[in-house]
Amino acid sequence: MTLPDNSVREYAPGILLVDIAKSISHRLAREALAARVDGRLVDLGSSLKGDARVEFLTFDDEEGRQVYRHSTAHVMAQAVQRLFPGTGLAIGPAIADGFYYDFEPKDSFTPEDLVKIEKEMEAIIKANLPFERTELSRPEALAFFKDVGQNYKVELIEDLPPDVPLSCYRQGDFTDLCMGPHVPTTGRLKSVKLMSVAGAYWRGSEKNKMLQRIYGTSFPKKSMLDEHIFRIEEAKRRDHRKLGAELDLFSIQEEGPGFPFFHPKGMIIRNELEQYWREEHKKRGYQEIRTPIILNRLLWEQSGHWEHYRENMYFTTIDEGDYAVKPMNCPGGMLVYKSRLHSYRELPIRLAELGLVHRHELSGVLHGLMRVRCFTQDDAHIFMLPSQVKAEIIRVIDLVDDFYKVFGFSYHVELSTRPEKAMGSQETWELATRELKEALEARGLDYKVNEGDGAFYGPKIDFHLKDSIGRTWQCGTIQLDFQMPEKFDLSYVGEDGQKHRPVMIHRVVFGSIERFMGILTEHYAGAFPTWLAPVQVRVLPITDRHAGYAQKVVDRLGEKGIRVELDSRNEKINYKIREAQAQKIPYMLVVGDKEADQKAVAVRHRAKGDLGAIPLAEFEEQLLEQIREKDVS
RNA sequence: GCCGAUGUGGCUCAGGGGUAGAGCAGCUCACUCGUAAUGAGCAGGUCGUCGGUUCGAAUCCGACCAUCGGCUCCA
Repeated sequence: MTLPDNSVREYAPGILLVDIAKSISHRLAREALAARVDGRLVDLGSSLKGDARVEFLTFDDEEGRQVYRHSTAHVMAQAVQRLFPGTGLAIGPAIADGFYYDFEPKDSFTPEDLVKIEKEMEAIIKANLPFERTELSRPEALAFFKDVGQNYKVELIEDLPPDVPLSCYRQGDFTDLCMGPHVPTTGRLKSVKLMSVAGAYWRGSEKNKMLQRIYGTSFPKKSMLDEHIFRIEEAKRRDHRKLGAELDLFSIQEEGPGFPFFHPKGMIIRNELEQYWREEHKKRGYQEIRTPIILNRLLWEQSGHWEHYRENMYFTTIDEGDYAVKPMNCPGGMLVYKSRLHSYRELPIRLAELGLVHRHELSGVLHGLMRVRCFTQDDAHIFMLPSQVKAEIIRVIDLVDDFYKVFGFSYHVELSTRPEKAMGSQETWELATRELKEALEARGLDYKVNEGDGAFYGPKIDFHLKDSIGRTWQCGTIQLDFQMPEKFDLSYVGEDGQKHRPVMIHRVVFGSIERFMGILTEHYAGAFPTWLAPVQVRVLPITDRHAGYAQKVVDRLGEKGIRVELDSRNEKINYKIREAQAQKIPYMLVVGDKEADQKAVAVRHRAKGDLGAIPLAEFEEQLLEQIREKDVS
């Protein structure tokens, strides 16, 4: 057999993989969970028949982790069967950070049940039961699962192609349909934690019965589990809904579920973002427009939204006419383009719009600013000659790149291609997809392809940014749209004096300002960089005696456009600092006798702590520079 | 929309068939203080909404609303 490092070892035919692992090293024997033999994942208990490339998988390998978690899911199913006999079993795969199993219990699981199940799992792990694989024929498998009354398993088997070999895994008193592989024994599982119960539709379709899904995770070391739990806590600590309330940025009230209210401090961040956005777009040849929120039903019929998007739209009646509240900005943009004749000399025309759209989202999906029923897209529709497409896409990619860098995000790109039910000809799609690819390649960007994930009207490039705790969010997108120019009969007058159809792209950079603010809040854990911070400086006089000088400092900084506050309350300096820190204000200026005498300020930075006293003029200069540069530190 | 959980002063939470409690925040007063909580006092709630059971409901029951965790969908 050949190992990944290309070293070759000889064994008697039929040797078990476990024994090979043992012969290589104790450590490998202890850590190996499964193996890959000639590209196929197998149990360590399987034997080697002839020459093969063998790779042992541990928890450090993605597949190794999946085997580990998947085995844990089986143990959970076994525990559930023991405690709640007769519970239906659906599926139980490994997922990114753990695993789940979908059950059909007689009664819903309670949090207390989870504790019991976890206990039972520990007992199963302690018993160190071997996972035993058996291969069986389709009729045998059907007979077995019918016999034990596991109808979901029967359904799964019936849906499998008839020629695939079926396998089951048994540990102790529990057998489950499974491709495998699994860890050798239940004792290999160490730290297990059940996280939550939730409803989940059988096969993910809301038309099907809702099952009970238990989420859990497992690690080979307690310390790794603790670290995982700590990461979850960290995400909670950064939750923009919690920070949004604490920092008084926004609120969502019962009177408007999914319709956020922006408070003064939230508006400062929002306006800073929009101001930056406007500057950058102006520099890059965009013109800003604003289109109405309510438009006649006929427009939505023309655009196809009436047909394709109606269930997400809000409607109203004006003078007995039917109107809709816009869920997208494009139709409005089309009308602006069409409002007069265009020459090929004008193209590309870049019409940008910070457009407020409303969408009826299901009540159960609303989530702070991340998932709302009205939001502002930083939209733009670019109308071009076919020959301009590639260069224009590169310009948009550059724009997105510049934006994300300012916030300290790294990102990756995905290209989505033609979906099953798409409009337009195969050739147009191929051409468009090629243009997007060429633009990405010209720009030297790596990208992942999502086959069939494009919009029905065209392929798209999506930007997935990565926040400071490693989560990814889809924000920017560039979509080539062949439908709208067609449906709205857009045209420009070409060199030949004839009418031609322009090409259109639709793009956003932030995506939604609301969601982007939510992401920023979590990314920075509420400590916004100075240029965005609602309050940039708070001046803290030590005693009443220093209030006069403190006020002068506030006035002077305020005149320079710095957002500055005075905390003249009759409190100790420690108390004032504590509050300013809690509000994550970038700079606290402590002023007492010394500072007043020397026209200085004692600077405390929220993260760097006490930086000592410097002349006020010097502080002001440094601060303005930092704001101008949009310094993220 | 569906499954499950939750809903008590601005916030965090206790209590629980006999009519509501703490800490923090707020206000007032005293202290005049040098880098993360000075002390004292005061005020603040139709216990999510509506209905039912009961002599009596914040407490038990039901419906609805909202929130949280998921599913599905998505910027």
